[in-house]
Amino acid sequence: MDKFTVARALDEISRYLELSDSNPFKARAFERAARAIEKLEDDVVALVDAGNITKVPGVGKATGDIIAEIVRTGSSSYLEELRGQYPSGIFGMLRVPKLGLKKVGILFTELGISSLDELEAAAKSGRLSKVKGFGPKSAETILKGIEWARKRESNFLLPVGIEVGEMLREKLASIDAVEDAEVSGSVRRRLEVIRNVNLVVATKNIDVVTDALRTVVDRFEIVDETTVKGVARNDVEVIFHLTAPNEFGSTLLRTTGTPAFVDAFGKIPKARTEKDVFKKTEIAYVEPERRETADDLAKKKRTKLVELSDLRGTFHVHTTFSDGRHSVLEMLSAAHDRGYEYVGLSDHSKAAYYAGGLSESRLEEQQAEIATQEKKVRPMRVFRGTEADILPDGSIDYGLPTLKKFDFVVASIHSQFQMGRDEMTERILRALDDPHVTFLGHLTGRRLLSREGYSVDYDRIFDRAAERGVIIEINGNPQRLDVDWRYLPRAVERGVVLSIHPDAHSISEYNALITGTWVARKAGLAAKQIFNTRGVEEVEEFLAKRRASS
DNA sequence: GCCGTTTTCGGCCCGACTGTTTTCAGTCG
Repeated sequence: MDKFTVARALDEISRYLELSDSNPFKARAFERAARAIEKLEDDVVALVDAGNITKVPGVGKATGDIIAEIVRTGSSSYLEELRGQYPSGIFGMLRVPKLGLKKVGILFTELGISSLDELEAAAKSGRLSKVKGFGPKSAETILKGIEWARKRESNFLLPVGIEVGEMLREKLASIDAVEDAEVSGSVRRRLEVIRNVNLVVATKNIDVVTDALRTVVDRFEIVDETTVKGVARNDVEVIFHLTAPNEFGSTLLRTTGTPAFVDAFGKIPKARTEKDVFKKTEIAYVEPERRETADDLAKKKRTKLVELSDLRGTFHVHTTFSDGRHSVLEMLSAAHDRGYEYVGLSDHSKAAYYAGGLSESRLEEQQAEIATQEKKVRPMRVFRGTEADILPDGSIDYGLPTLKKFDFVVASIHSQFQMGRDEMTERILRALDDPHVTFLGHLTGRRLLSREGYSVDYDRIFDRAAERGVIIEINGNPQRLDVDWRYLPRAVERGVVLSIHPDAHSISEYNALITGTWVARKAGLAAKQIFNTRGVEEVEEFLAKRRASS
């Protein structure tokens, strides 16, 4: 039993409580307890055994009993009871924007609605507008929201595609007649949002393999002699391209690139490997990430793309001091274990209340903790930073004496998203003018498949960043992948330096450095254009110089 | 439900926005 399982159960209780009309603070109390458990440094089971669980701030008698029950039996009878009161899948309605737990709860109690279909019917029939708090405008917004939610149902973030692809490759490996299998399509191109997972399967016996695929996916369907479709878990569409082993490379090439790339490539000769296809056609190899367009095919020289192993350190890492799930030491140790020469911790600034932003006094505590823990991860260098809010007027959260305490500042927007393009651009430009700002964090604030970013004038921002020497972050969080790779070449043209950051809120989120690197590769970037491919001395010198001039 | 105390009851993290109100509740960050 680990603390995250306990926290998840408490979160679920909290969500059910918010659905019902009881005291909203009760729901909050469970949520607070969940966060407290998540951030525990001690083992939750040990705490329960020692009778010390209620000593955790935010955990009282009632919650303590629930936690103890979960630890002992693996489940909570209170949670089971709550689950029994609502249809499963009721939280699916949360996918509709502007619908939160309160409204979902009201809709269920008043109209018995618990699914998108029922919601749609109620909105169309006018039944919805009869409920207190829902006017005609609500029905309209909800119908639009349902359409929006449905459209996104068939799209997935890249990591989902990677996982499904890996799982299918493993399954295929256990089929005797399969000689080779490889993921192609948008997943292989590392596109940030994918619609399906393509796999090329090499076999001498297409009929046998086709038949075997019936058990590998749901909704099995034969499209044509060499193409089979189906659906994997998570409802991801899967397309198998069956091919003879001596054409494996050709099919891989044909099904990896976009039509624009494949068309421009011209005639694809038969070959066992993809490398052989390139060799036979005397075309220099194009990395899969670069096969969105035909641009590279036309180029004489290929850029050597940055690789994950080129990264020698990172910035933009959160800890339990703000909204991270692991402690300073845990985050430092994880970076150390990954072999990084340096890591920059940056918890939220005080304006970000909702994310547990650090007041000046909490900041002092955090820096003291860093001073204690950094000794344990030597010789890795630990930089002290902050992810400071860019306030609506473009000024940076924290006053002058505080800003001087940092080795680096990631400046990001976390409020007033709906600002118009011009106003938003001015806001960011003003932030770039602040000499304390080292990095510009997640440029557009987008959340893939859930929220559009704010609109900005990229060119003006890139110009100013270049002029002021501010590094622009490539936020590698798979939900963000912000800046979009399509705009990065324009930054590079202007001499803007970029840096790949994980925006990690837990140890596992250091993996965002992988997705972040893919973004840089898709943009055609080389290691030298990425700040955190530099060694620790060079980085230290850069930060020191910048501090001195601010 | 939790917490803290001017200690067993009243408050609980903030602010903008929107649609629904006629003074506010819910959502979102």
